Amino acid sequence: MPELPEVEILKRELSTTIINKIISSSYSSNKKFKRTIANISFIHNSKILNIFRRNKYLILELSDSWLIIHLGMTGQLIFSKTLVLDKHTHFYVIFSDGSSLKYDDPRRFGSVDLYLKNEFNIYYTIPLFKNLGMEPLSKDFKFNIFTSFFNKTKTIKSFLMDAKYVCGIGNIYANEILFLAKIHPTRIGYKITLKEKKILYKLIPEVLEKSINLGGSSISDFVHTNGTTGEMQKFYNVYGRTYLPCNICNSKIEKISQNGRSSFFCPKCQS
DNA sequence: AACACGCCCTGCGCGC
DNA sequence: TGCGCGCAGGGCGTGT
Repeated sequence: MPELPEVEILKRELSTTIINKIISSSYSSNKKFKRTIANISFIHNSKILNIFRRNKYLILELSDSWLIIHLGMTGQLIFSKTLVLDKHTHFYVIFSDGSSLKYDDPRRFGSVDLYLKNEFNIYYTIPLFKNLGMEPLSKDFKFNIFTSFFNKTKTIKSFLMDAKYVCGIGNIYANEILFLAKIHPTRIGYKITLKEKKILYKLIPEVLEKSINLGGSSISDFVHTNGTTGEMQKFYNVYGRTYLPCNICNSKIEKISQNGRSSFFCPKCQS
């Protein structure tokens, strides 16, 4: 479900709704997850101090710990005055004022991790964040570093989707960025020209920010913390548009499989 | 070492 | 209507 824009939206919303709230109780399911919470009793009486995003992870800074949430494909985070449990609610906290935050995830591809602050430095020692690359919306997104990554045999699409280079780009935005850059998804990285690298460098933050401004992409699962949907999906040029006419040249959009994921492209516009 | 692939799950839409 | 199949915004572990 979520790529960078969607997680960023959740971060911004939760920053206005749950900061300074005190957790009075919490629950986590015993269902099999990638990673489970070792001991949630730590977070009772904790205060929500701050909220961050790194890659597609949402980070809640609590009094003594970091609560790190990944939404996988189908995760949802819902904030409400009154808690309504879903069949797939795997985690929730109730705040001292009675409001609540719950995590629903039918496929359970997501994760909820807890790290103690006195044992882990958020960006340097938490394993999840050790091998991450640049944040494309930050000042650390530098052109010279970006270009240095291209001496690879990887295809441009798998490069864009690999968080150890640039964080937060998933299948939808990789496809959309490559369409706008007029680059075919199977092109090999070292064959990307300097001019194309400049275009990609400019487009990556542009596309992600456009999505944030439109409330993210809601194809089937993504909702805001209040349950509303985003609008970015209305502006797709290629994702999910197999056989539909290209918005630029009217050619039929094609779909292929790359690294087990679908790639969509215009055979005429992208080369 | 760097890459490709299968797999983890549930739910949905499609064709028969 | 009902079933089985393929497919889905991610990422990890395994094998080459």
